[in-house]
Amino acid sequence: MNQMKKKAAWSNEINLIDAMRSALSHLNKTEKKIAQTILADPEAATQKSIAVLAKNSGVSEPSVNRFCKRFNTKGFPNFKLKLAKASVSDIWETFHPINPGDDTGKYTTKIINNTIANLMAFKQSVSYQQIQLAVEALISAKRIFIVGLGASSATAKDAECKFYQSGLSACYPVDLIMQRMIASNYGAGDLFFLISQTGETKEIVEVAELAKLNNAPVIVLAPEMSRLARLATLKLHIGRVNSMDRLSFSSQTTYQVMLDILAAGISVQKHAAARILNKDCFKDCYKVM
Amino acid sequence: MNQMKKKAAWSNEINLIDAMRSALSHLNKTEKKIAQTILADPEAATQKSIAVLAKNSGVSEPSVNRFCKRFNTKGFPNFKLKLAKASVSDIWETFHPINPGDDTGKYTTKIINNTIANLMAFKQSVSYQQIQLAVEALISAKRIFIVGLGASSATAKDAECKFYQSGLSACYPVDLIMQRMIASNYGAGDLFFLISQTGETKEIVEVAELAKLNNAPVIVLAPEMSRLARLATLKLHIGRVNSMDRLSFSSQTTYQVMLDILAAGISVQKHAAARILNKDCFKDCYKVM
DNA sequence: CTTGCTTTGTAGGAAAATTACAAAAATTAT
DNA sequence: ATAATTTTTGTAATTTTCCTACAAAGCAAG
Repeated sequence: MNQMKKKAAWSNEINLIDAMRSALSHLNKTEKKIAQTILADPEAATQKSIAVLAKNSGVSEPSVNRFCKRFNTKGFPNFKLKLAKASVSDIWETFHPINPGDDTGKYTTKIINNTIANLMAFKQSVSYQQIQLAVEALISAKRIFIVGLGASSATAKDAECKFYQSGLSACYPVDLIMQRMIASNYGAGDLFFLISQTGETKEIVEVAELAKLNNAPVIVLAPEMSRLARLATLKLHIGRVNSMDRLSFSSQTTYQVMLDILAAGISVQKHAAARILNKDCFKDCYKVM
Repeated sequence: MNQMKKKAAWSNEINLIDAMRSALSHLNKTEKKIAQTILADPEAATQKSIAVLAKNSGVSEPSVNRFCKRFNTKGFPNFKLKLAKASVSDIWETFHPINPGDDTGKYTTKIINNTIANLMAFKQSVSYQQIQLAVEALISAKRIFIVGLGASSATAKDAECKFYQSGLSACYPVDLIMQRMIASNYGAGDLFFLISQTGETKEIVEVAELAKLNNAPVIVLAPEMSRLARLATLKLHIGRVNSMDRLSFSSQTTYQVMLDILAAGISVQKHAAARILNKDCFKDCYKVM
């Protein structure tokens, strides 16, 4: 019967900037004015006083204060604090496309930021269980055959190298015909590790099909819903990646990090820590002058 | 003759928490009390008022205010703001070693975090000018020869692929003898792009020497002070990377991002935006079933 | 011990933020 | 349409927070 009623809050989320963006359409006139002023330059908003922000937005001070409280903050100073935090992590959460007019500094930071953003997203979506299963499968395989075509050939080479370094018997046949020969003739005990950015390339799908005919387990590193992924015994995917255009190869970087994780898992799992953790264990491979 | 003298500031750095940690030993009694209170829980400090923080530290309010100004902030509120930002990014600035006892979730997040940390450091230390010069050199080269051995062979393959995609004439000879043949016989107008994690491997240093004999420009992607880097016409280095042990291949990931940056730079520079920015420009390469 | 300099604290004043309340706008019912 | 009610917004005063001027205490050199 008494004043138990309370205005609904616009967000409980982590990132205040995101919360404001998504609430924008549901806000009323005054609130929208404030939100737009802040979103135009969140960084700058953190430096302003409530009076200045109110003036900039064309509203009164208490309106700003009420606005803050509606976003689950104690008041204006607390709001600014959360906004500052959000403006830091926001850099990593929005994708910055590269424009033809960008100068060196601009496209450099954009690419690094985009890569970090993708890694953050990857961290959210990664399945520990699938990694665990992949690590176990890789360790117990007699031989591992790696296939990757086009841009993924570098990733495949990388995988071969990392599996070697973890003490596994890995092989990356470069030649397409070789790949088919292997896929048709090896089976029980062996494992195929197929890498594709698209998961739709005809030739690699064929390799997967051949391998399945011979009952060889197939680990696939490809987009989740792709043709190749559907053929997999075990799917490893890296979630949604920002932009696949030719100027941001970030998904490839994320694949590489996935390989790092698998290599680490293999080493940890094999309890071969003493041997593998030692940074000098491969020193004999490199002749220094 | 007048009050032109000013107390030396403790930092101009980006991360306030780091700055406080490193300044700690040089601070006097009162300042140290304040720093310790804040560092004990930076997150909590951002919520306190100057009065509370002063009381917690056992000092007076103006001492706290002066402390803030000595760290290049406008005052206490501004200090708290920067502190809040620092407490967000601080997570990525410490290196997490992988232990043999780590479970799947642990080593997975550690590797991702370490990679992100390295990329953040890279962003700080990267030289735009060197990238600019490298991009120009790559574009104007008649032919580009890429060499990388061991773990860097995957990076070399990656470079080859990315340069191709940017429309450059790149070649990565896998065979060591081939590499020497090319290095001895090509010179003016050509360019060598050498990649090495250590920068000390004998065989790649030899390639660099041969190339220099023929007056071919040599771009080197290797640690700054390495033997290989010293032979370079143009050095590209990625700054200090956390840990080179066998379980964190993060420097390789950073190299790959460097290649992404160069590829982007080439595309932007060539004003070939219309062709390269188009995500479908390579679709004919991939046959989809 | 005194002088001069640096560091720290006290107290008052300025700025910023919040609250209470009143006016205006919007909504609903008559 | 218009009055009543609710919601929203702004004004003004209060409270909190922060900063500055100045004085006291601590310290070092003469």
